[in-house]
Amino acid sequence: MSTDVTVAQSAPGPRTGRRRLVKVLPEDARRHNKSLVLQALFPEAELSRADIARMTGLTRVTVSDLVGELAEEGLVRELGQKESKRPGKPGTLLSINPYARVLVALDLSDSETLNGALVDLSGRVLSRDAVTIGGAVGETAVTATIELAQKLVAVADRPVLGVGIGTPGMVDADGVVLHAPNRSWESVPLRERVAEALELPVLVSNDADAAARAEHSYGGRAETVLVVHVALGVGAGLFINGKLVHGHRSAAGEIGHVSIQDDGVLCACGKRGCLETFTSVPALRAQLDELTGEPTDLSQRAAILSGAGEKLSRVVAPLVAAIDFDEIVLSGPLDLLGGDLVDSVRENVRMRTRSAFRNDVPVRTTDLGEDTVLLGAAAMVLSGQLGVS
Amino acid sequence: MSTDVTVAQSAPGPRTGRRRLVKVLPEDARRHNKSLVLQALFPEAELSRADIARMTGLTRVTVSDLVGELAEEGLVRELGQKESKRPGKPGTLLSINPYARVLVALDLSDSETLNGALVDLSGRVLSRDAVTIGGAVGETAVTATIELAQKLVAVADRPVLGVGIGTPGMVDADGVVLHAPNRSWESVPLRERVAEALELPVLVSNDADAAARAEHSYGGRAETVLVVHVALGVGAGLFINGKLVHGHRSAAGEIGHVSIQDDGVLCACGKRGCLETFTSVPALRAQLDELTGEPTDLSQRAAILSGAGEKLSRVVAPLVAAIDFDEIVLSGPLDLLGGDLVDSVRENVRMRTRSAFRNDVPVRTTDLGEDTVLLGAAAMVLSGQLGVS
DNA sequence: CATAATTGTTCACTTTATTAACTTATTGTT
DNA sequence: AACAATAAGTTAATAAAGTGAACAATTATG
Repeated sequence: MSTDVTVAQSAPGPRTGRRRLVKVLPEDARRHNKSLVLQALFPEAELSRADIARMTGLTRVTVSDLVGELAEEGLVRELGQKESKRPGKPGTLLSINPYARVLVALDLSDSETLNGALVDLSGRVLSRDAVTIGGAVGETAVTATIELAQKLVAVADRPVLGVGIGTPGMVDADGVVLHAPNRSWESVPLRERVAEALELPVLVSNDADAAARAEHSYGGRAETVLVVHVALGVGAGLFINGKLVHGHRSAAGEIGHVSIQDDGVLCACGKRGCLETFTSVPALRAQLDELTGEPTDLSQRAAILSGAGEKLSRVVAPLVAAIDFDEIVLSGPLDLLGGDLVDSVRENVRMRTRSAFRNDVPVRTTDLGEDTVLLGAAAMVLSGQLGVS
Repeated sequence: MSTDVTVAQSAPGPRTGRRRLVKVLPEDARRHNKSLVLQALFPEAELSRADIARMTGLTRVTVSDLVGELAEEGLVRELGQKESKRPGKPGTLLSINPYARVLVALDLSDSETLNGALVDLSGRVLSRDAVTIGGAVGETAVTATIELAQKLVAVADRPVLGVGIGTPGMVDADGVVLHAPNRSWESVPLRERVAEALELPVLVSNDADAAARAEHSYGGRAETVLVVHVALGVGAGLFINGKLVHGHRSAAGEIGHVSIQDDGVLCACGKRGCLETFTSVPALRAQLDELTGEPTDLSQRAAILSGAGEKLSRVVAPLVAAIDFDEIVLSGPLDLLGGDLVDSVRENVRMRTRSAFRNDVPVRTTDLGEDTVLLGAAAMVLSGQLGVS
């Protein structure tokens, strides 16, 4: 049996013909085990050292040692004694100290406004900030991003663990935005730029990927989840076995331009009947704006949203069959996605994939409101810097 | 940056609400590094200890130590001196000794015949065997499988590393065949049964998954690949970032019963227009058998195969967009899949997903002939026992 | 022929986790 | 109240893993 293990290491090089061979040192094993202690405590748990030892399989001695280090760093604190009805010395309860560090999280997915927040280790938003860029693109958008991050860092009254950024566009493993049309970004080394300006660890990923990570860390905590992020376009983030899927050329999740109707309307990409021409926010608003508000229009509205859901399900159903997700989550404006649309997706996916030997996959809208991408950006930092997810 | 690392460990428990926390010991790190040496040598490479040290980042001292152990186990052998034009002591060339062990590989995907082979460490088939079961199902099929494995073990003139089995049906992580209709298997603990009978390590997976693994290990060696296995049904195996995707309930890859045409013919599963009603081997043969062989029928044949490819692409295109595979491979009877069918899949996937910012994904038929599943079964053993892939 | 370069090994050392034993603290029983 | 049983957390000795420094062996080059 082999088990996946995440070990923080130096940045990987390019993938050439030969597969990369990455050594593991005892010190990497220790970093992993230290993360394990944090992971055990992460879901607001209060556990004793002995509890953690049982959960991880490490000995009490080792756990004590690891907890000692984490306590010195301020990340873990003792809460007091565990009251119990059983004989034996009562354990000392431990928990993560959510105020030990803050994270800077940026959501760049809106076209007009860049949103940012200071977030504590438990995912609570401590303060918010935003800059209006009014459609600014290119270098201007980069400096606006840096300034927003700097303002948030200035507000922090605690050590900043790092900066997480969720941005539209394709992002590679080194945090380079390969292609983001609404920002006119082509191969912009966003991670490097922000890291140089702030002298902090910076992590960048696609906004849909961030949304997926948020669901994995703060939402249903599913290990294998598909998040469909409906905004200007339609993007997907895939978490499979607890890991984000980047794809061969960092283009995973780009489902907005799958053609699902050969005689559909012409899309900006040059193809016909792309998913985005049916189910993106602009496409939906345009259709709904034509309605007047009369009684008959109510069922018209339902028909439009159901139709969009049906179109989305043509893309989602094959994914469900092929990957067997724990759940499917829709994120974006809930006034559009909730109700008829999500119901239609659920029903149509069920119709296309139902089987006597597999339960229907749950399909729901996000519970994280408008902060999905922001929380995902925060979770990136937690995962990257502390190995917690 | 975090890097995936495979570490052999004891069998995982059930996935309950809480995530599993798996410790890593220095000894696991060593097992991993030892596998790294084998991985470096696996693609028929002849390398010196110093070469391996450079490739892995381990020191020459450590590599020497690991090579020493592997040599003692007979897995690695010295070939002689490396001739070079540069100054310095010439290195001692090492290679894997493909004859150090044999593997037993079984392909149970045919309905009439169970096929098996002895395979060496380089994937060469040393001898074959088969049993005709004539549609036998249930316990009879299990004992036939065990007998075939035993016959092959009896022929082996070297230590047997393990037994790999590719079988139709859904298979869970413990090698239990949850559901295989053509064998009438429901929750059959195939791995356990064979392991008890042979007292050898046994690894079981779905036939499409095995095919995917074969492409990953012996075919294009892509890290992220979709293999569509067309046989009695249509199944898919997904390798993502070098790891097989099992899915939430071991049902990943079950794409045969995605409905792609609402008014299609009724499928055995109860839905209409399932992919299998168009593109499985029986469905294709049935359509082709109606042709007489006259000139007009030649273009009819092309139309039938192209149509089947177009249907398949409706399922594959969303997967390509969502996961950004290195390549797509079709496996199964090449007289059906080659030519018009694969061309149609390639073209239709391209039509539905093409983008200015992503190259078209290569779509091809397997190079591994009829042995895809067999070689995948062998690769499972290599991966599971030696950490080589 | 001397020098530089390269391979592979030996040795002393650091890091990591383990087992065994011990201290401390609590419950339950006589 | 005394004592046994149980459990948590710590201390100390030990085993395993990889490293750097130094060295011997071997080759090309000027």
